[in-house]
Amino acid sequence: MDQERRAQWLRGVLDLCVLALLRHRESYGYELAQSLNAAGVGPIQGGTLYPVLLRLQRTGLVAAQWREGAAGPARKYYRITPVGIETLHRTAVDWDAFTSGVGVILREVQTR
Amino acid sequence: MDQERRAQWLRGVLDLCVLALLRHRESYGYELAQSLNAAGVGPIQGGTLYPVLLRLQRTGLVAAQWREGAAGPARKYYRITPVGIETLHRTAVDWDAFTSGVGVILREVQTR
DNA sequence: CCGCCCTAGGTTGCGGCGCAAGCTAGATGG
DNA sequence: CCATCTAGCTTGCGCCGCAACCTAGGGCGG
Repeated sequence: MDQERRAQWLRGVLDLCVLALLRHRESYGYELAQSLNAAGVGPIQGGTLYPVLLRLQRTGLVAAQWREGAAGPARKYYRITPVGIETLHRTAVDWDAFTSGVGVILREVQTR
Repeated sequence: MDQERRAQWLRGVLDLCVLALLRHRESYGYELAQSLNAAGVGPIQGGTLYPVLLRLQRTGLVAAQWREGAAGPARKYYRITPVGIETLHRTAVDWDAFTSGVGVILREVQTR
């Protein structure tokens, strides 16, 4: 897949994906990057993910907490807030509406 | 819907939508803007659409032709090229894969 | 005749954000 | 002792939608 275009597509969805991953269980940056990659979103660079997490934290959609790891460096665990959950739900609905709108236009182009 | 976020989403999909609209029938900027709005993608500003059309023209995905209108200013008609059709098909498949990947992550968030 | 609105095209500057590249620092292993 | 992995963070670049603004033709009301 065209890498440059995927970057465009990630814009404005990546924070949603992070929120969705934090929906049920808290996590930290490094693990989130692995989860996103495993989910097929693609490899997310540190320089991409950490600013996202900082933005989410500053806007109050997630709460962060430093925790000492048994091995390795300390981890910064992120937990979704009620505001984050509400935002996630609302925006996910918008995303669905948008993609279905685009889908209507692109529909006959491909063999689904 | 959050306007800022919709702008992010439009990024990297708008040119695809334009190509898809030109798939069967040539058109011009102003009409394309109305078609996009009618299709539910949202109102597209001139300062957004015309640079898109120029990019598509420069990269050879569409061909342009000035034509005198019976009334009003002259129109610049755009027609999709074979390269444009091929690009449209290929990228539409990628888009489908990407949205379905994101969908997996967001799935349980909403009531579909 | 002048002002206003619609059509139709275009340019410019701003801002958001993913990314490449580079940094610190702890633990592990050759 | 240095390489590698884990874990976090910062900086500069580039893309692109958007607001704002401009040109220009035609129709209509005052």
